[in-house]
Amino acid sequence: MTLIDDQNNSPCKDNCPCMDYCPLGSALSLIGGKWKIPILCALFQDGTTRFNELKRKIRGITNTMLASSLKELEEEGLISREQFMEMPLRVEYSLTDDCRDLMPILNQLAHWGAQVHITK
Amino acid sequence: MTLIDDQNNSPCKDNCPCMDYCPLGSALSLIGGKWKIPILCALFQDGTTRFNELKRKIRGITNTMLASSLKELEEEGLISREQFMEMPLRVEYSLTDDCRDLMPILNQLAHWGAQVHITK
DNA sequence: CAGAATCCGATGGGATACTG
DNA sequence: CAGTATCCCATCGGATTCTG
Repeated sequence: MTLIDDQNNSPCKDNCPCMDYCPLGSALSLIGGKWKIPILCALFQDGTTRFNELKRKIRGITNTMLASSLKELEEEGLISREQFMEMPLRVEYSLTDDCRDLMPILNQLAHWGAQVHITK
Repeated sequence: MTLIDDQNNSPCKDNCPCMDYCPLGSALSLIGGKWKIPILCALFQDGTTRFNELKRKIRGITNTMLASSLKELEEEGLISREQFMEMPLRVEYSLTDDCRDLMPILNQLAHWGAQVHITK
């Protein structure tokens, strides 16, 4: 496993670029794809949310993509799914604690993105 | 433009998920793709580096992908390219200041990635 | 309501060969 | 040495339809 270097603040260390296991690459892959960030942002801002409510809020997303993205995020441990045995069916999604730890970092990334954007 | 919310530490704000301009999405797109992180890590750790030297260090990358990734990174303002009119040709790549600002954030992301990895 | 199934086009990335 | 040009394939994402 490629360790993280706190000495020089490099994302990885030693034999980086990431020849075996790269924690940075794996972290980025968790939030990759077209719709995961919008989903996480929606859940972070509004808290627990139902499927169709998410679909309304995230403009342009289809059933297929919302369902598959939610399933991936759940498998990755970033969101949790709770299903209520009612009729009509109700399913609620929310962020996990792991994902809540991630949000401040993404916020810094957003700040950086806004910064480099205006300087060009 | 979607502003950044420092109050609740959300990556974006208001009408997020990111309907018009999303600084987080744009930041992530800058470092997306298969080879950009390895390239940035290599340049961060070893400093100014030549084309073929990068190719040797980043195992598995092809001429095509290295060249296109470097070109994109340069257009995005993350690396700078300096060409020396010698024979044989010499071209050196290095990180820009903008990109150096990014590395500590990526380091946090790597830490987070390592953390969630071991807890599962 | 909350999805799954299917199909299909676009994009990303690799292999190989060539060039100033 | 530092790339380009071509071709090819796999994966991603969208549209549509269907279901417990």
